[in-house]
Amino acid sequence: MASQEEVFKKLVSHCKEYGFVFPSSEIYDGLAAVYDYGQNGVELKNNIKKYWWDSMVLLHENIVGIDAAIFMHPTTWKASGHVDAFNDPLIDNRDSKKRYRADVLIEEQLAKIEEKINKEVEKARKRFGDAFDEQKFRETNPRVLEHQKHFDELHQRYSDAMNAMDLEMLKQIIVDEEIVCPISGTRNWTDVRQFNLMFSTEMGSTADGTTKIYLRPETAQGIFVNFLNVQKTGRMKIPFGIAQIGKAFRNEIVARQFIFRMREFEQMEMQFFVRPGEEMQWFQHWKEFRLRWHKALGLGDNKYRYHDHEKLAHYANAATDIEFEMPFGFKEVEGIHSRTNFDLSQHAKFSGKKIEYFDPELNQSYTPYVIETSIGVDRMFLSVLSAAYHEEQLDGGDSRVVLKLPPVLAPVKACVMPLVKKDGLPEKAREIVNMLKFDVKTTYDEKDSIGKRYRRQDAVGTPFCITVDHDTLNDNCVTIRYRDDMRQERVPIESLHGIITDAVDMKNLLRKL
RNA sequence: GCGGAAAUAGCUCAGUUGGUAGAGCACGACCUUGCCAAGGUCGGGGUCGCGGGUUCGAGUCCCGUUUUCCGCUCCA
Repeated sequence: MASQEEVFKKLVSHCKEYGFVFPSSEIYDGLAAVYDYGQNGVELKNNIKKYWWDSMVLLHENIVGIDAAIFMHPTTWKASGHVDAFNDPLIDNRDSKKRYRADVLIEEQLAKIEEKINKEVEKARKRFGDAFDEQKFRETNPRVLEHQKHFDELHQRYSDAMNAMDLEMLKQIIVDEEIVCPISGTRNWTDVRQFNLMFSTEMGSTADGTTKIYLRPETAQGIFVNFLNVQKTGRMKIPFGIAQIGKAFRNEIVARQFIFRMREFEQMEMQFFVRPGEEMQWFQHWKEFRLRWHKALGLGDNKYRYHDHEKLAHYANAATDIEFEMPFGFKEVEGIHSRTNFDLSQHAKFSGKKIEYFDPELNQSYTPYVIETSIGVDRMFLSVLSAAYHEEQLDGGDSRVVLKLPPVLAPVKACVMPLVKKDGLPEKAREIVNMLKFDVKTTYDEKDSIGKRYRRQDAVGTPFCITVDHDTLNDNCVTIRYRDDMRQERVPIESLHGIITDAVDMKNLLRKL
């Protein structure tokens, strides 16, 4: 594991050194958990997004895309449950330095009281045997009654406190109940504090006319609120999907591990609307399709696994993650969720609008069920890079760092180099660049020895290097050098375009799906 | 947010008991070589994360702060 952490650190350095990822506003010491993509990073990221978009929107006639705004009406987040769920009351124990959710601590206390009651009941059941009347016992036994009274009072206070989000009252309950930290066993608690995981800002310029609005914590809601717009104007028939790529924002308490968890991140989401009752088969379908999409990149089938959720979010009736083996372990890259009709129903309820679909085949209206596929662009970026990063020992004691990126994703596809920068070789090389540049990102390099230039291209993952030598001027052939095995081949200049565009053609990847 | 560690050139780092900064690589120009990096000459680049304090003098000692890493915690 130690060496894996080393690899991760090297990867982070490599990202900065070769223009993939920079810390945000670095000249001002950076901004925690915010990163910028550099000249190579943005190309790689765009290629990932294109692969996703094409595989979803281009390949499926029943999936269309949208681009919703980041700002949304504040009620959106009440309907979605984010206002409640993203406002956890937290409390720290000063001795163990552990942080807990205050509501969870109190709920555990409630569970303990219930357990005490159940114990009394079971004891009595054993004692009285068949003659035992549980109902009567519960209503008359003084110890049970006492516990029950305690439970009811606590439950009432707890509900009141949560409804009003009264942090002081929550703290007081924890104090009154003498709840101890499970680790330290002490009651040395901090105050209860609230961490709002949604970023907020104000819309409107006058002091009294402003509205508090949030930066979206997920892109999905932009799709749900546009369900009817897209369905009606696109004449979409269920089952159909709406896809979107966009930024989302979460004020994570702790955001770490480089671009794996950032405060500003990008999602690629597709919400697939289906008939109620058919959601599980579509869940299965998208689960399989999405894994196939990942594996088609050829980063290594053994680097992926499913992780089925046992504890489901409030809106879901099935959920699985596709995890990728990062340098710091298997981590979630994509989630596939069966979201039921929760979101559309909630928006119908909060907006007062009828959000339903009339199914001509069934001759009835219903609120569609939703299967969501949601992948983090930045996490995908990190998984591609960490799989591609190789440090190789070469014959003769040399070593090289090479990014074995799938050619279709590589930021630069080809680099053309004159063997020497004289005798008309640079001019010939420029001609080749000008020939290729309309179809693939092509660079030119004439500085330093040829070997050194190859290594530079290896470091950014350029799959093809093309070298112009003196013979080229006579025979119109060049040396093409392949990144992964460093093999060299003499080919006619006119064949270059075909060789390279074929190797980096998105179509060839999409056909595997 | 808590605890621990760290922050010196683009990168990796050195910097003695406090005496106003170095190396290698990288970068630029020129020369040389010419198919798998690290030849030669010259050059650019750092107010040592930031702000205070102690001192005649702080990269070095003290306090605060920011950022990063590790461990908790959180994670739709």
